[in-house]
Amino acid sequence: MSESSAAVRNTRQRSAVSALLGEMEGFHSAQDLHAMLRQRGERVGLTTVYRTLQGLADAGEIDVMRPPGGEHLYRRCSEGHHHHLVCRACGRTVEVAGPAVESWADRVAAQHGYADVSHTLEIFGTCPACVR
Amino acid sequence: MSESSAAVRNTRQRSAVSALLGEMEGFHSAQDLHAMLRQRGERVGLTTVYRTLQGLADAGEIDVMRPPGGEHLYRRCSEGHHHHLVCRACGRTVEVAGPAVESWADRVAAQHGYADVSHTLEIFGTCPACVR
DNA sequence: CGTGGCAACGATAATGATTGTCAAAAACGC
DNA sequence: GCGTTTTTGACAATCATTATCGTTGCCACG
Repeated sequence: MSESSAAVRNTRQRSAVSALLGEMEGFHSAQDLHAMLRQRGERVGLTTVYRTLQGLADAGEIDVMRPPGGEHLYRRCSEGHHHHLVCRACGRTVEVAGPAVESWADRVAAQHGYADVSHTLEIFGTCPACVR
Repeated sequence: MSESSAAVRNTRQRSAVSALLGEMEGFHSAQDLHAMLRQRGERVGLTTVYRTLQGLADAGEIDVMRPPGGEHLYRRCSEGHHHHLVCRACGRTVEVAGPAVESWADRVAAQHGYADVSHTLEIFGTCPACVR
């Protein structure tokens, strides 16, 4: 039990989940992803999918969204901090960056003496295709 | 059967929930509120608490927050649209208004052709008292 | 004041996503 | 290769929320 704590091992399952996320567009639930892996013939347990997704989320490699409705949705996103504009009807998602919002949030929090600030922001709407 | 569709009836339970929310500070889960009503001797079913809270939320009279962790939290808030700055440690909450954010969200959504726009924003941090 | 329709209530069961458990399997360092 | 340690994965447990459905109480009208 040295202090090396390498910890993260490279397993087939982890690669499979990561690879799948790399190909997917849009958000998908853990159970969705699990079903897709199964269809591909990958042998992965649901528990492992959840664990892997949590790990990736902690590492900042994927984004998590909690839409009203209960399921957590995961997506591989561009690296930096950003937010999402999601269509209520079809789920089409656009990544949006809002530096002004970031700084506003930090400023507001600082004014109230809050430290170690983070925030979540989701925008919902109906996309052009679904409006008609 | 006129077109009035009054619909909303004035019941003891609805008043109790609304009154309780009026006295409470901060956010509370549906189950919390239900337990409190029970302690007071009010005879209210858990189902009704959920229904009432949803109704109030739809009517815009209370705010709903979905913190990471699963429970929905409800709170009576000031009327207009606003957001919350929440302490991770003690839960202390500050209401913040950000007109700039609202217009930014609308603008971004409009740029992408999205209609009927809404958004959710929560800011998390550690409040001054908990920093020490 | 009495009555009937209809929405609200509420106990219980159902749902369904997520998390915990723990023995067995696989991966990494040597 | 070998041992150790992490990881896996099937299953059960948890737990908030939602659906169900017979009963109750509100409200309006006669």
